[in-house]
Amino acid sequence: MKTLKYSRQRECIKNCLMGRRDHPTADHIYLSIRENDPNISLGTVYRNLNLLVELGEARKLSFGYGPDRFDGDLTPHYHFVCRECGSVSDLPLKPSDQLNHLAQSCCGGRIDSHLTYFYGVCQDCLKKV
Amino acid sequence: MKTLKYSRQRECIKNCLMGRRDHPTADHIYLSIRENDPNISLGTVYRNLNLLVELGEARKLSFGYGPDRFDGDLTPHYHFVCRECGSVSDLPLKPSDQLNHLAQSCCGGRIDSHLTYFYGVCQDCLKKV
DNA sequence: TTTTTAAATAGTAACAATTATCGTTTTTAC
DNA sequence: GTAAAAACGATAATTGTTACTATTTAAAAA
Repeated sequence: MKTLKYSRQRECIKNCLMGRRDHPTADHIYLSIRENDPNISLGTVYRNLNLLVELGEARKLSFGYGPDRFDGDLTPHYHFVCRECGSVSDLPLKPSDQLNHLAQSCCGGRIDSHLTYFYGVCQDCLKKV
Repeated sequence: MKTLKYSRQRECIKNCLMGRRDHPTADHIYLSIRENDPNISLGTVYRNLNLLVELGEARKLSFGYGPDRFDGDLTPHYHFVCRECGSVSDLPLKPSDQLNHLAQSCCGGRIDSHLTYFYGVCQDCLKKV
């Protein structure tokens, strides 16, 4: 089996992700890390972000457009996506297990999670219009 | 302003989408239509599917992997995604406006919709394992 | 320590999904 | 019918992401 080995780059990627609340894309993280480590490769960023997601140390967020985003905050919460500027922010709402059960009751298979994105216009963009 | 003109292809694409309940990808629709109209172009399918979504006559579904899927059923409902086979099915659950209001109350911006995907293992895949 | 191993890397090529371009065809208004 | 513009098919380009490969690095064994 494959055993994990320490890597300075992975450490750095994880720290970068944990240190921000803006749900960065792989490229955001790549650019940020490159300021101190100009030789890091975008492939390394993708590889490690996906690894962190597999290990359950990060979450991946996908919307219908643009690149995937990553979230280092593991506490269960929902997300809000601004249709104007594309920003993604956290909503301090606890995802309800009850909703899973409700869905379970009208679905032949087994449901174990759900993912909800709220869409609208963020505070900043409301001001602009 | 741009006025819409009739197109046989768009009609066909819309009919194809409305006629199925499996949330097809652009390529699924392309392949299906090509049986009767071998000259249709994949670009035309993409262009018209996106147009239909813009016009509010179809919905686009995006998950973290694989191509986007389309849904011609406009009645509000949720979706269930099987993590084993990737199939997408409808859940006869009415999305609650209340959830939008709840989210609204803890968000600076304006929320007008939400999108929920349930994840799990479908009936067919449960049998196989 | 050195040696050995396997994991991880950087750099780059390849890939999948989608969009843009462009010359031609089709729709529709006059 | 004629003309304007919308839509087409074919294909090139773009975007986001993954795969490949030779090299470097971490950690276990000698």
